[in-house]
Parts: sequence; C-alpha cells; structure tokens
Amino acid sequence: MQEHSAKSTFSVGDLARASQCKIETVRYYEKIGLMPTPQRTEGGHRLYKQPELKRLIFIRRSRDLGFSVAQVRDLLRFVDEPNHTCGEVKALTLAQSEEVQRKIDDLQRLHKALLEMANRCKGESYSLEQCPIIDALYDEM
Amino acid sequence: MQEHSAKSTFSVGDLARASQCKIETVRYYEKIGLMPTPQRTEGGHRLYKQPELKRLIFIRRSRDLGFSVAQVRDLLRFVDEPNHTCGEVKALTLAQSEEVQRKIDDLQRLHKALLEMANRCKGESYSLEQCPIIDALYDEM
DNA sequence: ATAAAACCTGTAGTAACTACAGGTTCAAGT
DNA sequence: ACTTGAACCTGTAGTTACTACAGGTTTTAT
Repeated sequence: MQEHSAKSTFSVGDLARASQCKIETVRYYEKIGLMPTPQRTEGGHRLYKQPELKRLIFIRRSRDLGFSVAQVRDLLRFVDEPNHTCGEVKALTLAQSEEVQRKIDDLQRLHKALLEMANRCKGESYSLEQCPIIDALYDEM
Repeated sequence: MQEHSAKSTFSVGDLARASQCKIETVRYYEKIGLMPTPQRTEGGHRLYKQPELKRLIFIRRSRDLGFSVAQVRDLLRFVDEPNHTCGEVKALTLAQSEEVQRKIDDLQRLHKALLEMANRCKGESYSLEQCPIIDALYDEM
C-alpha cells in the first residue's frame, strides 16, 4: 500500500470506484473503443495511469449529462485530435440542451395527462366498470 | 373492398396502422403475451376483431404515457380480471406521474448545466485548449 | 503459507422493439 | 382465370448501453 502520497497507477477497480461505474463497464468502454487498451501487470491485470482515469470520468460525466455513447465519441475526438474549435463543442452542447428541453416538454405533457386521469378517479370503492382511467385509455377511440 | 360500413375484421397491417406501431411490434406483443393469439385465415394470416384493436390501442397509449411493458401488463390484468377497484388503477397512475415528475426534475437540472456550460464558451475562434466545456468535464476533478 | 478479495475472459441476459431473409397468400386488375 | 404486386408469414439477428454470471487466475493481507 502506498502511503499518503497520491497513487500513480490504478487498477480497474480503482477506476470503477473513482468514476462510479462498474468494472464491467470500464471493460465495455475498452471493448467499444472509448477507453484505450491499458498496460497490464505481469499477471495480466489492467494497469491505468492518471490520464485514463480522467478520461473515464469525462466519459461518465458526459453520459450523465445525457450524451449518447456516439456523442461521447465525438466529444473525445475533439479531445484526441488537434484543430478543433471551442465553437464545435459548444454547438454539440447546445444541440444536446435542445433535445433535453424537448424531452422535458414531452414529459410535462405526459405528467399533466396522468394527473388529469388520476383526478377523475373518485375513490377506492368504484369498480372497474366505472374507472375513468381505463375508460380514457381503453374506450375513447 | 367493403363499402362505407365499418370493417368487422382487421389484418395485422390494419392494426398497425390504427395503433401507429409496426407490424413486427404487434407480433412482438403477441409473443410476450400482451396481445392474444388471434384467429387466422385459411392461409395463415392473422385476423383480428374490434376488441383486439381496442386492446392494442390501449397498449400503445399506455406505452406512450411512459408505462413499461410490465406496468401495461398490470393494467391489462385490471381489464382482464374482475374484482379490481378503480383505486388500484389510480394508485398505479399516481405512482407513474411521480416518476415522470422525477424525470422532469432531473432533466431540468441537466438542461441548466448544459446551458451554463455552453454560455461559458465565448466563440468560434477559441482553440480547444481554452474550451470551458471540455475543461469542465475533463479537468476539474 | 494461505485465504479472501480482486481480477481475468467470454458469453448471455436485459428492455422494447426493429430489421431482415426467404418464402407464402391475398386482392385487384385485366 | 390469371397474373402481379402488396401484404403477410416465420425465425433469427441486431440495436443501446450496459449488467450478470461462470469458471478460472492473480494479488494482497494476515
């Protein structure tokens, strides 16, 4: 065990812990080419350094922000290749935020519909023959 | 071709058109037991009547409202079995609406984060070395 | 030295469809 | 009646983004 100094190499488990994802997911990212093929120990265990750790955290954060794996791949291309502008990244981010706004709008309509349906239900005791939710979904066509 | 009278039997294609889903999806719903195994023509084509059409539309509407297939199965149990109360259906609907609200909240936070990141980007001309979005995701750890 | 934790590969499973290949049947027009 | 093209059939495989094993090896701590 290394003392109080920051570690300079990391196992796949370290990466998983630091990025809040499963070990299998790290390997999966390697398989689909988001993560590089790492060094190995003599026994064959994966061995990472700081840059790979940062890369994995970047991937996870982007995924959490709703970017698809394909979009993360695009973002990583910006990171990996030179000659990209900040404007390109901004465009991707804005497009993403518009899509999120569309999802929000859809869900708000849905939420309204669900509440309206629920409010038409008067109580526990009604039998299903008079259930307005079932009627709304099933009969009004 | 039947005249102006409403049709009394429907092909799988008719059902797909009426419910806005693909033919394959209808067959898929049959396979997983949401739709009943229908009658067949002599040649083996699926032949449906009004109740199956209504059932399929019910399924699609429920799915569009964000119910999972498992939840739709629950709802259909209410339809298929007697002795359920309207209150049970209402509870399922309210639970669903709460989940939708949680999704909305998450997406709104996400949307805010994306816009804030995009706004920090000053323009097209900056090189990636100063891109605040990449920095935010990649470097601040 | 040993035991347990962590790791390895490879495959299969998840949700909810969708797409295809390679064939058969139906309906409309002539 | 015949032909042709649309619609249908079955069955399998692909999609997205992981997750969960099984069955074995390596590392680490005591």
